Amino acid sequence: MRFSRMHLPTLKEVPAEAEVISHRLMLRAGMIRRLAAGIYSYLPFGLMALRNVEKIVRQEMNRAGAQEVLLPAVQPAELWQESERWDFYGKELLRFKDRHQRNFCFGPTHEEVITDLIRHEIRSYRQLPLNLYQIQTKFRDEIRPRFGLMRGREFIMKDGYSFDVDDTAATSSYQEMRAAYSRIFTRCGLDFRAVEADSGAIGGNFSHEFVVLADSGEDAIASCSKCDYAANIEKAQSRFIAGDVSLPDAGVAPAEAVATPDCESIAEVAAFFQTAPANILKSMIFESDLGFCMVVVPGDREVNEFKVKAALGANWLEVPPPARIIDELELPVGYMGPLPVKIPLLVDRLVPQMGALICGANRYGYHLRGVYWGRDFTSEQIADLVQVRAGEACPRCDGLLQIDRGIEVGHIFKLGTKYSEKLNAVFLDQDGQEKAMVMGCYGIGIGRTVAAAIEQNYDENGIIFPYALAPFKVALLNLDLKNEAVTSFCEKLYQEFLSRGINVLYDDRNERPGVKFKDADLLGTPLRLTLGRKGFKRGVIEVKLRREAEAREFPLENLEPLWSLLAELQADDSRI
RNA sequence: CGGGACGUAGCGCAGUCUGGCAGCGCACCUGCCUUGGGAGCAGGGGGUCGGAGGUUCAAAUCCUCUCGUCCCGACCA
Repeated sequence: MRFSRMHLPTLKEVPAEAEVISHRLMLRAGMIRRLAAGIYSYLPFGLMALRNVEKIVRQEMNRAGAQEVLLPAVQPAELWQESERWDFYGKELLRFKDRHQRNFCFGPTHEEVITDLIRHEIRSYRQLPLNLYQIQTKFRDEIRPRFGLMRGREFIMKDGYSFDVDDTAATSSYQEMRAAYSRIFTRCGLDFRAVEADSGAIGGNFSHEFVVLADSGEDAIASCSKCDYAANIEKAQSRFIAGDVSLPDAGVAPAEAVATPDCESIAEVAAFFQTAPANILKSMIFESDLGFCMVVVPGDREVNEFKVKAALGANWLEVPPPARIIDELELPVGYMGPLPVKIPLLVDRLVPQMGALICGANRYGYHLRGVYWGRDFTSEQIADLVQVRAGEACPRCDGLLQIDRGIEVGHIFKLGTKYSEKLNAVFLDQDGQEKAMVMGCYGIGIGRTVAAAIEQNYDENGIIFPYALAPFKVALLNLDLKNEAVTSFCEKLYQEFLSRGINVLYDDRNERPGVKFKDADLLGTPLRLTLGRKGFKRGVIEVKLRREAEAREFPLENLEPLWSLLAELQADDSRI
């Protein structure tokens, strides 16, 4: 492609809306433009990058035995009512009516549609397994779209669905997808982790997120330094090192109430008593489908709501607003404690080891000091309820956990028979028995993958594309358009790239060199070739890798080194 | 949904407090000049100041409503 002919509007200045690096660079590099909140147009350069991700996804999905389809984006409400998600999905589901006042939605996901399709086609176990996928625009009416393509409302997603005869077969479909996903993100040149994720209400431990490591990521993951344990922070556990339960000696004074005016937070209470937050008990109220409960953890720890939910066996869990705690439970927010409470008490497994502790007195303006687990309060519900911290012990081996931030680019899920049962997607097995198909679903955010790649590969000058994702593999900078010898050499070289099938951006614009260098850096083209009058006179062409600081020079009369360098880059790219 | 900020040329912003000619930089067009890291000079085009209503002799500026965007939080398969 000739730069002079390409619609590639690069920006020197960044639109004020852009906060994170990938969003800024994608705007500056002329990849995307915003139309409305969370809704973007893809410009040629941006679309090329998306297509590169899609190409890899297609190759690996097909290799894993999946077949591509394209399902409707607009879906009738009836299907969603049948799966009982029309009422459950909430405001994220974009709904509208057609001219006949019939209800429709714009698909945020396609379990219903694919299951409907399959139930009309599949009758026999002989037709299974089946794995279908599509790459398509989705819409989720996010409460707060942000960060450009990272959390848009309209976005391009690869979503795939597998259908199997039983749980064992479904598990192997799942494992196959897991392997395919690893190949996909490896080929995209990303540093990622496949982490165990919360599997929600559906149960089982068959959900993995693929998380690209990046400090700006919205997700936190814990991983072991020694073994391959890795989990979303929502799900991560650490090995419990049991310590002594410190009971008070016989002579130790009973708990004592202390006036603590204006001490509603752990930090304020710690400052008042001149002690560490770890010696204070954090008491929180949660509400679930099973009613209210109180959760107590050491004051320096964060409650993990997913663990609380699991410990309760609840279907949903939320933190009630303070007004409800005050009105309905008559508990003083800011001064709550477990002595005593009328609602169920959940105690973190670390609490019995705290010794003499400080907690709220259930009376405004007062805390209790010298409180002991076992003497002053107790509970049968002791569980792991806190978020893991870096440096804690791995639950699987003797390694230590580290915490990283990352961007969720893929999520695979074993669905079981949730949808097949609701939508009656059944088949006859070998014994003539009717059975529900066992399903799995597998998503990849295409645009988010591009954004994540940029988030992980950039410097102060712009994007540094992994070779596989780079829209152009080579930028050819002609610095002396008016010099006939230089230009004719560049033209010849440009044609050579084209005939070799290498995607090249030939900067033939009538611009000063500085402009061309800046744009080449911004666009993140892996290899940059520069030819000007001076180099031509010396018989050399400058060759620079975007990733490296130093440029090299190759002789004009023998470009073999150039072709082998490109072959190297390409080979490195197709590693799996 | 709660809190905060913003909306003036394609982009980045000043002007708003204290009402009185619509501004600056970049980008764009023309010409000259320049050509190894976003040059220089000269000339030029481009605005319902987000929208509606109100106050006033006079509104980008003050008041009311409204729409949109961003940030923090809550929420969320």
